[in-house]
Amino acid sequence: MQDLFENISSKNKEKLLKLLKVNTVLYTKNVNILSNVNRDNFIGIVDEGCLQIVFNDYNGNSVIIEELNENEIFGNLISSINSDDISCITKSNTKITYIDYDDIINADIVKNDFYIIFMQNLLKILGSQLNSKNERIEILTKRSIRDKLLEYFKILSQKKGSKIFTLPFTFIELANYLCVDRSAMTRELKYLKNEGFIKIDGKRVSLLY
Amino acid sequence: MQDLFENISSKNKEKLLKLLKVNTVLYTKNVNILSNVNRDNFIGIVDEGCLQIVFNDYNGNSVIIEELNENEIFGNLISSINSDDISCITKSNTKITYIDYDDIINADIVKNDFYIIFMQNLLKILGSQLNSKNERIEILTKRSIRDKLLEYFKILSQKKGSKIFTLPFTFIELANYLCVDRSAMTRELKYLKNEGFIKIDGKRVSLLY
DNA sequence: TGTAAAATGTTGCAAATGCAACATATATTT
DNA sequence: AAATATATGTTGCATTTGCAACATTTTACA
Repeated sequence: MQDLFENISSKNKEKLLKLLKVNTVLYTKNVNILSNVNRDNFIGIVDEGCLQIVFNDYNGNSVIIEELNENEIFGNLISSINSDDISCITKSNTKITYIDYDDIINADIVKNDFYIIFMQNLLKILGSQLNSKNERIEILTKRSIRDKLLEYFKILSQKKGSKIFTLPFTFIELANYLCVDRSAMTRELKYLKNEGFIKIDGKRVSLLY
Repeated sequence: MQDLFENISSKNKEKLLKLLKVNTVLYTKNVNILSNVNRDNFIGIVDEGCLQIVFNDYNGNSVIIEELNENEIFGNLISSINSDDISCITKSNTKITYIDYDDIINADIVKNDFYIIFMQNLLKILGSQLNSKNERIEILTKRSIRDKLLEYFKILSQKKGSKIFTLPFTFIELANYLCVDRSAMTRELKYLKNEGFIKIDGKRVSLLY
């Protein structure tokens, strides 16, 4: 994953952090950080840990919008999620750095020559964010549970570079990520196993094709 | 929609365009521009017209990944769509400007003071791209055809600021955008009409709630 | 370590959806 | 204006999926 401060010396990084007036917060596991997020024109960077952006449907379904790991960003500068019922849940001890958009385009900061590198890094991170959104869309465009599972497995397998990989989710979460009924998903996984397409041992999945 | 050259004087814009080595191409309607897109590390900007990014499924389903209008961008710098069977179809006479990523971070260009404004504009555009991806995801996470339709209508209605709006798609395209069967969608629209939720006249939709 | 809570697995059944095969309407082209 | 292509509307039927209600297993924690 891309680092926001790549190619910036630690000295300049310190200077930059000051100019950006960053605000770093440590959270414990299973905390809803929504209250800190509920403002506009900022980005949050997951420095350590894991954060899930979850939408709670009026039907009682919860949908995992995205799962953010180290160096991934979120926030309303970049992506305003316009729903009321979004929560951001830490999945482990998580360190998050907040930056206000106004501080990113501030006149003082612009004068430094490392600013350009910073902006280029930010650009790259946004690009990879767009990539993961596209992945998500590609999964959700599949019409059947089977195709959603296979598409998601394909992506995990490609990232790992192996036919064997570990699910980053519980099966409940996986169903919420794929937006399907959990029991129907379990059934479909059983069929995929019986038909010899996959092998599953706990969260460890092997593709047999 | 955000403009990539906002707050840059026309003189500087010309200079910038030269430094970026932009390449502007005019296409007629219903042209597949894929051949020009099939390379990495570039962005394309839709200056005029409309472009649809379409994925053709092995099931024979085609899925509208996104529809890009004036000032929207696409390309592999920013969002590598990893599938083989993507096509980019112009929906009208369309003017597209291509920029290579290498030219964006080129050492010469970086020296100009308008470069920062350019980068900030690019950042904003990427942000709004992320927004539309989020919208798309929010629609696709809905589990029923009805909820997908209503979510999409809600978004169109919000954008227009009115309960009455015009679909930018044919119904065939709408079904491909929502990733549902067209006839099943027509049926659901009929139910929504009968139950008094909506009124439809051609591509003109009114929300009655 | 024992107990409660959470996760996983299973199944019958109803509802939603996709599919196919049409009819009709509208748009485009010659 | 006729002919063709494209878009829209409809319906029966098979399949998939969601839902509910469980049993079983695993995990968390008091």
